[in-house]
Amino acid sequence: MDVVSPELNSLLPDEIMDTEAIEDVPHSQPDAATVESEPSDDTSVPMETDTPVASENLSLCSDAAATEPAQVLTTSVAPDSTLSISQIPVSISSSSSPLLTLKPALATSTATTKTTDSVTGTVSTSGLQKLTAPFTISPANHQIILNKVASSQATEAAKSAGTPPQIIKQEGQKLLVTAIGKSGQPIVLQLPHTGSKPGISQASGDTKAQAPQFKVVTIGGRSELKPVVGSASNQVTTLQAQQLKAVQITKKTPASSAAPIKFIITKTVNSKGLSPQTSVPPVIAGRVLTQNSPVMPPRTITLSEPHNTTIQSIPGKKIAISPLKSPSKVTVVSVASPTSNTSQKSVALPVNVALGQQILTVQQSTSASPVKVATNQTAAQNIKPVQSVAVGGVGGSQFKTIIPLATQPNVQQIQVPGSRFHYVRLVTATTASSTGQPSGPSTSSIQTAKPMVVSAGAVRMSVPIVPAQTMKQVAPKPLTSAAQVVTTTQTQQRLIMPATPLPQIQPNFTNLPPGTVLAPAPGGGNVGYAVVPAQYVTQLQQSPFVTLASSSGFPAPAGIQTQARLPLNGLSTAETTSRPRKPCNCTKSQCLKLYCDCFANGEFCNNCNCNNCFNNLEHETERLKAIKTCLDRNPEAFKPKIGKGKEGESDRRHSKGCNCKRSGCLKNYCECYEAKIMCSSICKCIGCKNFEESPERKTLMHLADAAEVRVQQQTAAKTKLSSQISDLLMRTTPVISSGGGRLPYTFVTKEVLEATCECLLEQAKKAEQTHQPQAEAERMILEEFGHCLMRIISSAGKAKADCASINC
DNA sequence: GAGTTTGAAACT
DNA sequence: CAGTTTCAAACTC
Repeated sequence: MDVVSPELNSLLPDEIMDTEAIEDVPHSQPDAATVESEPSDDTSVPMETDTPVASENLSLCSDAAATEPAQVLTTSVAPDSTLSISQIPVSISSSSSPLLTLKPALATSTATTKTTDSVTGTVSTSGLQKLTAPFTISPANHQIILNKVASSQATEAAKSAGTPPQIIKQEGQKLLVTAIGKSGQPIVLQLPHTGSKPGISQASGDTKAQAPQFKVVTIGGRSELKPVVGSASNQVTTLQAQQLKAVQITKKTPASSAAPIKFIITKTVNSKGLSPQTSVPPVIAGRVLTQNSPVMPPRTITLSEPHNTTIQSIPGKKIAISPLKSPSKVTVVSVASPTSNTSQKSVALPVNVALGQQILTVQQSTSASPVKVATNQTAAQNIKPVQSVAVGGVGGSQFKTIIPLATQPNVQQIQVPGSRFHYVRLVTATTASSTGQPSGPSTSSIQTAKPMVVSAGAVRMSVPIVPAQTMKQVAPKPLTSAAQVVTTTQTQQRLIMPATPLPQIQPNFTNLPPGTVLAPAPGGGNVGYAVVPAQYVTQLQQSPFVTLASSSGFPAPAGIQTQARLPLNGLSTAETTSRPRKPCNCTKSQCLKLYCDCFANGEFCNNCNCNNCFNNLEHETERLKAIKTCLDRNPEAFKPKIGKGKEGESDRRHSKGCNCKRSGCLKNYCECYEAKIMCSSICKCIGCKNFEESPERKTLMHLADAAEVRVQQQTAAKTKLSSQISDLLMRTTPVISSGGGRLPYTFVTKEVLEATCECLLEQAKKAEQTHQPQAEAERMILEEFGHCLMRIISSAGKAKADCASINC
């Protein structure tokens, strides 16, 4: 699971995740491929980082793409497919502070893709306004052309915000994607002139038309930073108060011929004009990193990989995303360097990434931007193969996301049960969000929460991420540390239910499951809502944290942090997490009714035994309808049934009360009993025995306690026995080689046995020859046997001593 | 594991 | 709101 911490989000410039004008965001973007050119004064739309992901995208999972996922970002593209924007969710956000944002799921087929295929789509560039630009991906020449439609509107927002207008010349900006695939030809992402015609995918040849500024996108692990970067920086020098942001997707260099991919996007961005005091010390995972001075010397982010070490000396902001090649891990490293307005600085991030890990590195040089480093890793998650088909049309492929985050971004981890992907969604939300966890200390200054207007379609990024089985996080360390373990602290946990373009459906937000967060539908442009059940984050967090270790023996993190968990149904987060929910077995309800515990708890089905399950992101529409239906029927439907009583936590009681008739409320049929609470006056049960003084209940409790004690004892006994057995094996097994702990019986070899028998026979013969009585003969034989045993034992002891001496 | 029981949810 | 049906979990064998 790949998650970008809120701190990381905060690091990212506002232009990416600006959510101020969410309300004004029109929800009309049915066709992502359609290029939109909005008026320059339209500042309503924050960055659109998420391209619409229609369900049709499932078809995109071509064999070629699945087997050899394109490494550009996260979306696999069929070799011969022409993709719409929804299919190639690459978003470039350029606004008042032109931040180049790559949609998490940009994909190009690699080995098997046809070289002649090109993919067209739109790239939305937005700061305070949403701008979309068509782009063309041409695998043949490995060029991605981004046509920026409107670039100057962003300045309006900056002006309104009191920030200096953006001077960036976005015309002709190019994104150079270098070293993609085998050919090594750069992919050029071009932001054409403002006047250029939007909406039409341009041929790759157009990329050379203008290039006042370059955005360098390097794909391929082996690729080196192109000179273009230098030119880009040079270009930046002419732009005052601009910051250079680079998005780098680094792919671990495979030993095979598979094309290593690095994706480096460098873009000049205006400094937001934030006051210096707003700068936040470097933070990793919500922790404040040591910051020497407000003005730090230029630093370099270094991402060390087993075979490829990329040193980013490019000043500015950089986002490095590891290639998709890595099967199961995604690492997100966000680095931001606190800098003054006048200087562009980069932060060295000596983070070594273990083999197979993917790294997303975000470096910011914005003076106002807090410096943060966050790293997340995720491993593949076990998911039903059947359900693994294509969320977002990329079944079998892996998603990655570069998550550009606004000043008040919220990263939402979305676990898609039944899907191989994890989603990360960025939604804006108010700081008053009940479910939001307090951000790290360093991020407080940037917690300029803006009221989230759900209906407006908050900025969101939905990124199916590498199949994550375990989410790994490492503890933050100062940037100066040679060996760094960075931990992403999930400061805000939000849950997003599968969103669907159903603007007409607006569930009762106040009654959504705890921790629920609404967000725009993933593919619906600005329509629909993404409602994430509270469990979602918890499910993600249940995954063990993994150390981000370098290939060069990067030390494991000594301290592993666990993320805060959302309370569920009145139970503490620890309870909910320590006791995984049982998988449901729904057969007819499609897991879209409250019969289904998963659905009722606001969870996606995960590892369940249900049939025809719709409780997943693949059926967002149905699920959202079902949620609405349930809320219409009972606004309290998703509220915890077991709430705290007025007197306090000890007085937990069922919100509705049970209605038992036969169970006496002493079986798990009774919801009160199941919740281990007494029935109350609001219960309508008959023959209730679930009250404090009930002898039956006491008996049951005693029995239950006794049973529990027995279970514990048995468990302890088993553990002890197992330990003893293993200990015994440990003692005896290695002895053979060393002889140190060899037991005497091991010396009773065949030869020894034969010799012993001969001795005994000899003794028997001797007794017979001397005509000893039988009793005496037996005595003699037994005596001889004793002697033999003594010799064996003596020999064993001697051998042991000898061996010990030899070892010494 | 199959069948039964149970009560909440859904439906009328 | 009450009665009935549906449903999935709990339970029993």
